[in-house]
Amino acid sequence: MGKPSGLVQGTLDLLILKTISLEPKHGWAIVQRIQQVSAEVLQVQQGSLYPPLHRLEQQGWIKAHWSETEGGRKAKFYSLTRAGRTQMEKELANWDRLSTAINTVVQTNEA
Amino acid sequence: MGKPSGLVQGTLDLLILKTISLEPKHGWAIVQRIQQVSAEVLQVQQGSLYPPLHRLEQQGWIKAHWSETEGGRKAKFYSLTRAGRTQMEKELANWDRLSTAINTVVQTNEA
DNA sequence: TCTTTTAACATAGTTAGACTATGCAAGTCT
DNA sequence: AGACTTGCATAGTCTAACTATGTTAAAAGA
Repeated sequence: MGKPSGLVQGTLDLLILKTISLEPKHGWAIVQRIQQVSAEVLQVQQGSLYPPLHRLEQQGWIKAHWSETEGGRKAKFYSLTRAGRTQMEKELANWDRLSTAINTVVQTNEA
Repeated sequence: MGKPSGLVQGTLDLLILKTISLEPKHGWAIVQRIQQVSAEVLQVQQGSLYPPLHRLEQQGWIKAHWSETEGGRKAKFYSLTRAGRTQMEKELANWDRLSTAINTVVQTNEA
């Protein structure tokens, strides 16, 4: 039924871009950060992560290189490209525009 | 490319419920109100409207009756049921929860 | 009067972005 | 040795938008 789903559809790209804009991270850590910063409200499933990650890379907005985590494991670290930063800003502006509009509609009490 | 799509996926039900909670409206007018109140930011396509409308009716959250518009045309007017109001409040709370979480993530500048 | 536009409802088929389920590999912990 | 955690990845499903299309009737315009 109305499962209080863990994401708002269409916002994952933005969340990813923002997260790695602060510092390069590997997939696993990206998910961790999104969940932690959102106080566990946003839940990103494993299977939901890699497809967008690969797509963003192919679009040239992020790039990957293999490296090591603090724990000494190898992992694929993603960082934002120049174009990616522009894209992030565009998506952020769009999110603001839309979420503001939605808030206006749900808060307006005139028919 | 990144078409600045006219909706945030998953929010249409809420927008519909809210709109008819203020006063019963027919489908066409629901779309008009959403677009007007949002200053044309939110764009609901014709084909996107009726499926959710029928689904919401089947779930018992809204109910329909044929009547006439101001212009003298017959149209199906939808109004909110008791259960629908509860549902609207639930979806509104969920939207607040999620959109707030997203805003936190995109505004937080600590990795 | 004829035609076009607008209001209004509706369905079929497609696409996109999430989901679940599953699998592999390597390191840690008991 | 076995279980759990970290970490990457794909295949298949589901849902909610989208586009395209069709119908009916009234209004507006030629």
